[in-house]
Amino acid sequence: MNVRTLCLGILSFEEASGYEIKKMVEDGLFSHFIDASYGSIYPALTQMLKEGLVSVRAEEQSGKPDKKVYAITAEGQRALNEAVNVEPKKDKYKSEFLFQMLLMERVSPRHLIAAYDKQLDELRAEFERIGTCCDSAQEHPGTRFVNGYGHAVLSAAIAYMEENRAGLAKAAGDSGLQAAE
Amino acid sequence: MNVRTLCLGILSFEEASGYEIKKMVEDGLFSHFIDASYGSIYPALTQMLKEGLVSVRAEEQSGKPDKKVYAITAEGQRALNEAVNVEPKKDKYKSEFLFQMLLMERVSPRHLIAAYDKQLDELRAEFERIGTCCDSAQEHPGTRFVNGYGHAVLSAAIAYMEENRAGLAKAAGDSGLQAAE
DNA sequence: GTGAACATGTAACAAGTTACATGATTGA
DNA sequence: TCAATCATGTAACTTGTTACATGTTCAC
Repeated sequence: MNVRTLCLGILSFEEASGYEIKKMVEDGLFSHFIDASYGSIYPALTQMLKEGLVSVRAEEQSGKPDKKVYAITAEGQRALNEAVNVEPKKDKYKSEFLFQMLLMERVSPRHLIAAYDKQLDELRAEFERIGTCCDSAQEHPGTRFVNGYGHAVLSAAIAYMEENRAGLAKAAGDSGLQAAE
Repeated sequence: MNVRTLCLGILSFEEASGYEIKKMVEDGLFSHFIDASYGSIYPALTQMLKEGLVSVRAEEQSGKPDKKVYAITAEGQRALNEAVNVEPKKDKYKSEFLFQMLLMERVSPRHLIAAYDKQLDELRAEFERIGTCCDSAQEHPGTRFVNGYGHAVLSAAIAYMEENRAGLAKAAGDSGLQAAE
């Protein structure tokens, strides 16, 4: 799936500017299984506008710069339906954190514990993010399913990380004797 | 993290050929949080050989083509230690499946259920993969931690998917009336 | 007056994937 | 003999990121 389809999908929920789309993939509903930067979102919107998949409307804002609000068109709806009615590619999960944990003997206790706590913080932040948007979308089945999935997976990850926090500090202390600082 | 570091990390466990490294990231210990193709592994090994981070040895095999077995050198060990003693980047999880679920009203029941069952199969396969390599590496703390993490997260995902399988079939049937087939 | 958030956009660059190219051996 | 697995490698291509470029308004 590409950034184009992602933008169409977001716009099918509500109209938004490029900036707002970025915010949504960063810390909204979509954040935990999707990614996109300004450098890919803006060109995608411009291109889709040319192709008639989205429309724009300039919106003046008091106290803020103007924004271009994009909306999905009928043709965009068709394109989105087509893009979504395919066999999805396999999930991809990349974790430098787990790679570091795998090689923990090589990591200094300081780095290891910092990485561990940072990871836990991120998982908790993501978990809370889901909690906050969950209520407002209770009735929408897609949102409910995805939030429930995230909730299940994240709470399992957090629980595991919390259970093993103490043991890690010990292991880090032990292996730290050989690790490069 | 790049493919170079990934290869060094794998070679720090045991020597291997490019082909074997690919197998490991495909369905070994590393498969669930890492990715790499031949097109990136082979060039990385060649380059690191030039730089002295790995060494090669040609191994003749009866009944199979010869292979080039790579091993990490002392300099490679240093490079790996350095690469691993940094703040890890945030995890990245990309899921077309969850994107499809989010937009489930647009997906035909046929596609939706196929995608769902495929996802469940993949999660189960990954879960079993962990189970099989778990025993042999019981004592290694890094392996144990990572396997435990995968175990916790995957069983939560599988449980959630199984719980919601029946409800989905119903929802798919309902929304299928409007969805494009 | 300075940093943060809001807002849009481009171009160079990085990184890795896909497809191509080749070839041995085994088992059905 | 044909598909599958083992085995290595390259080059074109995709895709998206990072960094750059610019400008507003608000709050401290």
